Amino acid sequence: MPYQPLILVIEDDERIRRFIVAGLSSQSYRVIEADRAASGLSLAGSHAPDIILLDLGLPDRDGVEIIRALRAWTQTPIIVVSARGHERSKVVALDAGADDYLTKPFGVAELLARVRVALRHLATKGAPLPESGEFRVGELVVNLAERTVLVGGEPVHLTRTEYRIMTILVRHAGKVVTHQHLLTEVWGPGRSEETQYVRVFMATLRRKLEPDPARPRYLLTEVGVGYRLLDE
Amino acid sequence: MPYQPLILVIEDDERIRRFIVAGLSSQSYRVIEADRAASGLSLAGSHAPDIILLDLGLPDRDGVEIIRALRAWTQTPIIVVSARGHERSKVVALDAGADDYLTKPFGVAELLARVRVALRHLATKGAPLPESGEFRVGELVVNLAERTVLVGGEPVHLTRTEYRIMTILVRHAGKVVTHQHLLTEVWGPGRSEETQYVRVFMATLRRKLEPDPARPRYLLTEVGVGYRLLDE
DNA sequence: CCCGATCTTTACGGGCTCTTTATGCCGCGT
DNA sequence: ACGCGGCATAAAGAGCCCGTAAAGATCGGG
Repeated sequence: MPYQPLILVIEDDERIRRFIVAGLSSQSYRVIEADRAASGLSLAGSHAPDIILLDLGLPDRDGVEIIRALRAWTQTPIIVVSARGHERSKVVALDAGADDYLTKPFGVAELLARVRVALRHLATKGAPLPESGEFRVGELVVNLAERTVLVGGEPVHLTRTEYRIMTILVRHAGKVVTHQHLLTEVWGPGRSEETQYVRVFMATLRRKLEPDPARPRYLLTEVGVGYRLLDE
Repeated sequence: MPYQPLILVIEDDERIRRFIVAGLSSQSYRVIEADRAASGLSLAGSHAPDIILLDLGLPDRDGVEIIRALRAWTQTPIIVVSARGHERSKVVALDAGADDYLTKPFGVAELLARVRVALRHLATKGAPLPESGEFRVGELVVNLAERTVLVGGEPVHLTRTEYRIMTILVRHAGKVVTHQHLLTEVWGPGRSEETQYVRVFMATLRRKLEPDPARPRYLLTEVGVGYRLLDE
């Protein structure tokens, strides 16, 4: 099940709030609601929503102040929803740190589109998952996202072809990769006879990655078939 | 002398274009203009503006198509300026990749405020350190929010293209950035063969940022692949 | 319109990488 | 013991990629 973004709606007018929440829920976003600035700020802190929809006309605190209070500690996108359409309010809110400003009345389709924009920004901004695309065996670490290879924590420089071969072995870790497969994958079709290429590069890989290149621990030979990267 | 963002205005109605350009220039933004989709896309590729203001009602091409054509290769913020206020147009444009949508008539103050929002996004986009917006490695400090680069505490002047390359490297700090990626991101599509451009600019960057340009400590070469900014 | 800054383009030397050849090893079957 | 097939390693030459300089083109500010 995919991750469903959490959206905080701070709006005192119950009719409008229901209208907004209904629209968001129909897209299966998760929603939390507040009808006052105080509870809204509290929820923002405790639930760390992905997006905040904020009405500027709350009874207990000025809207711009709320934006500033939020921006003091979070970068979460803030979409302002306001009855006041004066240009002055828009400028002040946007400069205070709001990311968008919708004037009532507005359609739910537009609201949802602007929510998607905010989510898009969030996606390109957030740090990617750190553990993704990392392979480990013994002292050896291959990070496909960064294109780095470490041995005992020290980075090892691999040439283009060496790295290419490593990626193939990593993707098939634990399984045998045939000479054929490596040759066509790296050198394209038509060179599938040159098994010597593979031997040469496996030798350099072992020299760079193995503690004792003559007695490989990770890059294993499968005689008559191909090679295998040990997967623990 | 602070860096002045470059803004591309694509708008066929001369009166409105002058109105917009006047507003932007008054904030000492640098502005380039186009009155057709064709010239607009061309300028986007050749000048790599920081923000694009796009009128949807151009005579030579559909507005949404223009957005898609831009989004095929760049993440530059696009603010749509349109006479059509129908919700349907807004949703389509925003979903095609636009970041904001203003309906005419609009005030210049609001336009400027929304430009500032886009610039803010630009500064924090993809930054590995969202809090400070600052990247550090050794004596090198890159501040994306302020557009400053320091070496040993001393500010270093980078040209527009040099800085652009630095921002890309910073956003991918630790990872390899391919020639391809740098070329399309900086020079637009269609120049992805000119790897020499990249080499020339990496040389100047190293001359400006490295203690010993011949033996790079931060701006590392990945032969046959691209470059990597050391991340520690 | 001029001048300086910046970008584009060309040229070239040097180093890295890949390819290719050569040699020796090991295991196995005869 | 010998030959053979498959494998490992070294080493050298060729070619490609990279770094750097510098000239020409273009941009932009005054």
